Amino acid sequence: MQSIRDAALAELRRTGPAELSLREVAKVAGISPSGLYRYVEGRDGLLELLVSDGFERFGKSVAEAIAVAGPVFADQVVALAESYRSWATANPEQFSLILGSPVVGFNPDPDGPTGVAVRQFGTPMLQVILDAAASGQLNALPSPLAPIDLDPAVPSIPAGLIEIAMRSWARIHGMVILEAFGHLNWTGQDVEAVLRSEAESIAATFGRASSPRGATNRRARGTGAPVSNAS
Amino acid sequence: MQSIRDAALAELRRTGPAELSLREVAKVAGISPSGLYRYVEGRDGLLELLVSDGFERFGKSVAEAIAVAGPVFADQVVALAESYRSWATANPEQFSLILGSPVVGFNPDPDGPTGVAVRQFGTPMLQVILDAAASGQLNALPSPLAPIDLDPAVPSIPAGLIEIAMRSWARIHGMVILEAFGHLNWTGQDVEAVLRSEAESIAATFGRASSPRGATNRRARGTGAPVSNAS
DNA sequence: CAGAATAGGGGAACATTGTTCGCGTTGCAA
DNA sequence: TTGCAACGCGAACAATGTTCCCCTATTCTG
Repeated sequence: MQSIRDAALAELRRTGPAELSLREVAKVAGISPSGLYRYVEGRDGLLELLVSDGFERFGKSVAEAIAVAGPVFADQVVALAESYRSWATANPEQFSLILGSPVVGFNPDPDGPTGVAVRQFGTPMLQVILDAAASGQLNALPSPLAPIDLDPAVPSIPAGLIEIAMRSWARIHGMVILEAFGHLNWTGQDVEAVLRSEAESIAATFGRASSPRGATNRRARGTGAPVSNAS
Repeated sequence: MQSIRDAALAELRRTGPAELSLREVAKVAGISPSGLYRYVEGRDGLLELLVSDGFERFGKSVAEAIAVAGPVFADQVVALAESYRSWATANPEQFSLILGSPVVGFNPDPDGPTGVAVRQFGTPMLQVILDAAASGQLNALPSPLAPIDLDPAVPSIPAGLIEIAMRSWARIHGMVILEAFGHLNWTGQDVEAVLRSEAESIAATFGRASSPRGATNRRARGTGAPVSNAS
């Protein structure tokens, strides 16, 4: 079963999502095409395997980067952006598979492995916003606070925080996906540097300035507000 | 030839990019599968047809919206964002085809129909930045002005303006593509409203405040700096 | 311990796809 | 009339996803 996942990943990296051949995966895994159906529900099952695996590894990579960034909101945003881009450029096919064009007939049920992987992927990024809000590192919320129920397991989240999360995510994701799909080649710019300044701009937009003296960049580490106890 | 394009578009909207069948397109176009090869270089040729057509229509739609927005930078940015999202949500399959996951073996030559359509798509959006800079509606450029040669036909563009264009585009594109691919469903938010506030934030980030009295929103029309003569 | 049930795996077959080849037909120009 | 080019079609081929049936171990049950 693990060998199937490995073979599928290897084939994905070799040919891309559209050309992924079930027969080739079977050959690499050392099994017959029909034998694959004992473990995986056809070609769509193979793709679902890769999707859930991708969300899991992507989420884990980003979560670790956030964890080591420390308690300061701005540092966490920069770490999030850099690790987001780093994983996307290191795993372009899988990034394209999980966050690129959606396959039309593919709607994973929320309780399946893909559904839980997606939530595990989004939670750490949302947590950055929640922690910053809890520790008073955010500006006044621009929107009314009508809470929404995101998940029955977690308490409601104010809509203003959701909006901040959306706008922050979109800014990072937009830059990364444009680069990953080759739409920034014409610029000739250092996308990593641009993304870093964009991340600092995100922190400046939504965060309360932590170092009142410094003008723009150099921010002392460890001087931020205390972090909440959430994981 | 036009009927082939129409049939391909209809099939694309019916099934999506991955399942687009050359044989079905031929059937809809009233021709035999092999007969299609007289006009189109196989399946990849069909996709290229749809890609270039998409860039052309998308670019035209956005350019018109910018044109009617008037000379004020902030108004142009809002119009750009709204028309961008509007076209993407109205043509999800084609948007996914042209700006979603790239096909691995598909590298259109810059002089082909796709190449010119891509440039026609990007030019009006870049022109918004150039016009604003020429009419003094932009803040001081944050980056050194080492110019880059984007296209031998047009004069060099300062790198600082390129960076502004990248960051503005990424913010709009990120929000739109996240929504188009269904990754914002969980938020339960009005994405159009969020995108509008994001567009206003973009204008505030890079633009010089035009109405010194108003705090955030209400901006008088027609009071901006004069616009340049560029198309 | 004998027998049955079950999981794991394989081969043949089928429908469908993209693609090529060669054969006709039509229209036009020399 | 004769050539020629464009247009179109059907047959054929390789490759794909998928299903069906068969075979072999292993394991559970009486």
